[in-house]
Amino acid sequence: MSTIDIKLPNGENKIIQKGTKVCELLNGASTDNTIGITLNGAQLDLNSPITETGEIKIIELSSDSENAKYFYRHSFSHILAQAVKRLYPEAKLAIGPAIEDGFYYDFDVKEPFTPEDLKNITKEMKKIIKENHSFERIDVNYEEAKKMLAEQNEPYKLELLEEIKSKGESITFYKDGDFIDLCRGPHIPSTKLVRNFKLLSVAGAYWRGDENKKMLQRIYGTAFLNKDDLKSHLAILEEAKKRDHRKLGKELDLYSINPDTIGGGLVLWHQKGGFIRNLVEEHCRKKHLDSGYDIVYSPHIGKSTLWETSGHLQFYEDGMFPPLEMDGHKYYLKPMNCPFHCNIYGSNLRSYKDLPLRFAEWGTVYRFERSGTLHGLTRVRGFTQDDAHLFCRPDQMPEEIDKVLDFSLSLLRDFGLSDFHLYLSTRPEKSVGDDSKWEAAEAALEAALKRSGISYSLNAGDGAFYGPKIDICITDSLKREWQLSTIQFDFNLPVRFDLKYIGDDGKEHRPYMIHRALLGSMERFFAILIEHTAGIFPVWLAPTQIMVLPIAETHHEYAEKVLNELKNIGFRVQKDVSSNTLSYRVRTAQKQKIPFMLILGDKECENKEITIRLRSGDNLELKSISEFKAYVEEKTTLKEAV
RNA sequence: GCCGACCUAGCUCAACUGGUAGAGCAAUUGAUUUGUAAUCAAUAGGUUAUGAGUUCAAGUCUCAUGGUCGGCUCCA
Repeated sequence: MSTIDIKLPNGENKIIQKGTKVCELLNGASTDNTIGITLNGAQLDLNSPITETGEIKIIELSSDSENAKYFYRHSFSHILAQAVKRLYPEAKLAIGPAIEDGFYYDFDVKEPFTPEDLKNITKEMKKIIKENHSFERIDVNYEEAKKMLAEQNEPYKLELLEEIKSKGESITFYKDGDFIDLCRGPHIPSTKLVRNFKLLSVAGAYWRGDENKKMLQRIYGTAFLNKDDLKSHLAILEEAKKRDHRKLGKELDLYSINPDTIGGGLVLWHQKGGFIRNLVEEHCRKKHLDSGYDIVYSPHIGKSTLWETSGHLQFYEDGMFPPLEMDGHKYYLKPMNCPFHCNIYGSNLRSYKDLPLRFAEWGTVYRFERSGTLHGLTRVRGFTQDDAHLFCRPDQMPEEIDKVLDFSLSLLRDFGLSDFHLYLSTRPEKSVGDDSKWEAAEAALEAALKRSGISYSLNAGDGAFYGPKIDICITDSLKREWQLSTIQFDFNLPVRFDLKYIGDDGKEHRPYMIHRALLGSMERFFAILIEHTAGIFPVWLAPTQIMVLPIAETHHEYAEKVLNELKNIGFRVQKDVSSNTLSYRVRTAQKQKIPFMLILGDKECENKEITIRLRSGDNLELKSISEFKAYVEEKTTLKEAV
C-alpha cells in the first residue's frame, strides 16, 4: 500500500497510508466542532479517505465559513429528501445540492407539492434532526451500486450512476438512519448539529436542466448555523422585496408596463423615469464622444434581405417579431443594431488610416422573448441598448479591448455600481473564424481582464459561435445576476457583409469587429439602478432635488423668492404650498425620496435664512443658499450634472 | 414555452364551510394656515382579469383564455 505526504495545518508534515480516513488522521486533534477538511481545496468529511498528497485545512462548524455552510446545507438536502421519502414513498429522487444561502432537492412526484405539504415536510425534517442520525459513508463498486439503486427503484439515480461510471469517478452512498442516497458528499457528522432551516418555495425544474426532459418538483430551502443568522437572512429577503424595482417603479411613478393595452415587455417611461433616463443618456453620450466614438442612427425596421445577409433570419428568427409586408417586401423589426452599423462601415472604402472606427447608437431593438421569461424592466421585448461597434486593425485590437473594458467599468462606477461579476466566455464547439483570430481575441480579452485587477470567472466554451466575449453582471436586490455590459468579438458579420479596409500594403484586409453594450440596455440598467439605490437616487439624478415647504401662507412670498434663486443657480426645485400640515408635506416629499426639503417659517423669513432637511431625517447646519450650494457641489461626485 | 401559485376600487388588502362586495391610503370638494413621516368632514370610485359551466344562488366551485409572481429553460 502506498503512502502519501500530508501537510497539517500546524505546518508539520505527516506521512500516512493512502486511504486513511480523515477522522483517523485527525484522531486526537479533532473536536465535535471539526466537521471535515479541505485537501488542496477539495472538501472531505470525516468519513472520507485521503487519496492524494497535499496540504489540509480543518473546517470547523462554528467558523460558519463557506466550506462549513456547504457541508451542512448539503446535509439539509438529504434531510429534506429523507422527509419527502418518508411522507411520499413513491417520490423519485433526482439531485440535491447546496447553493448560495441554502439548498434544494429535485423530486419526481405525481402531485406537485403544496404549501401545506411543505409544512408537513418541515415537521418531518425537524423530527429527523432530533433523531440525531450520523451520516455514514459507504464506498461501493458499480455493480453493487446498480443493484442497490435498482432495489430502491430510483431511475434518475441510475442515470447519474452511469455518468459517474463513464467519468471513472468513485461511487459512494451516504446513509443516515433510514435514508440512503447516492452522493459524493461531503456531510456533517450527524443530523443534529445544525437545526435552523426554512423551506422557502417549490418550483418546476427540468431533469438535467433540459427542457425536453421531464419537469421535476424542486423544493428550495435556506439554512444557517445560528438561529439569528437564519432570522436575519429571512429579514433580508423581506427587505429586498421593498427594493424591488417593480414596486418602486410604481410607488415613485417611474414607469409602467401594460400588458392589456400595450403589450407585455413593452415599457412606458413616465415623466420621472424619463427624466432620469435622459440624464443617464446625456452623461453616457458625453463620455462616448470624449472617448472617440461617432454617434450614428439607424431605423427600427429593415428589409428581409438585410437579415438574410446578416444571418439573423437563418439563426435568430424565433427571437424576432413576425414581418411587416409592404409592396411585396418583408420588413422586420430589428432585434440588433449590428447589420446597420456594418452597412455604415461598408458605405465607404476604408483605409487602414481610418481605423479604428467606433459607431455608437442608442438603438431600440425588439425581441420576441418567451412569455415566461419577461421580468419587470430586466427582461423586456423592446429595449434600448447603448450599443456600439468597433472596427479595427489586428494591431489595434488589444488596445481597443483594453480601453472598452476600462470604459465600461468607469461608466458603471459613475452610477455607484461596484460589485461586478466578470465572465470570460471562450470558443464553443461550433464556431466560425480562424483559429489564429480566436486565439488573439481570447488573449486580448484575458489580458484586459487581468489588467483590470478584478477577479473573473471563465466560462469555457460558452462564447457565441461568432466570437469570444466578456460579460459584466451585477446582482439585483435578491442576488439574481443580470448581465449589463457585454464585449463580444464578431468573426461572422464582417465576412457576411464583406467588410474590408485597404492596408499599408495596398491590399484588402478584414477588420476586427467588436460589438459592445456598456450599460446593456437602458431598461435593465434602470432596474439595477433602482434596486441598488432603493429609489434614493443620487442628487444629480433626482428628478426633483429640492422641495420648498413654507409653513404658512405668510411665508409664501419668501418661499417664492428662495425658489427662484435656487432655480437660477440650476437646482431642480418645486414647492408644496397646499394647505396640508407641514408634517404631512414633509411626509409626502419624504415618500418621493426628494433629497432636500427647505422649511421656511417666521424664523427664516426674519433672518433671511433657510432650514434644510435631508432624506435621512437630519437637518443641515447650513443657513444660506450659497453655503448650501457649496455643500451640494462638494458632496456630489458629478458636479456638472447637479 | 414548461411546472406551480395568484388576479377584488388608482394603491394595499378584507368578505366564515357558495347567500349577488367592505376598509385604509390616494383622488375630488369644503373647512383648517399648521415648525420636520399622516388635521377634520363629505363625496365619488368595483359587470370581483375575460369567457363559459355547475347551482335557486358564484368574488367563493369547475373548465378555458389572458396576465402577474416564483422557479426551470432560453437569451445565435
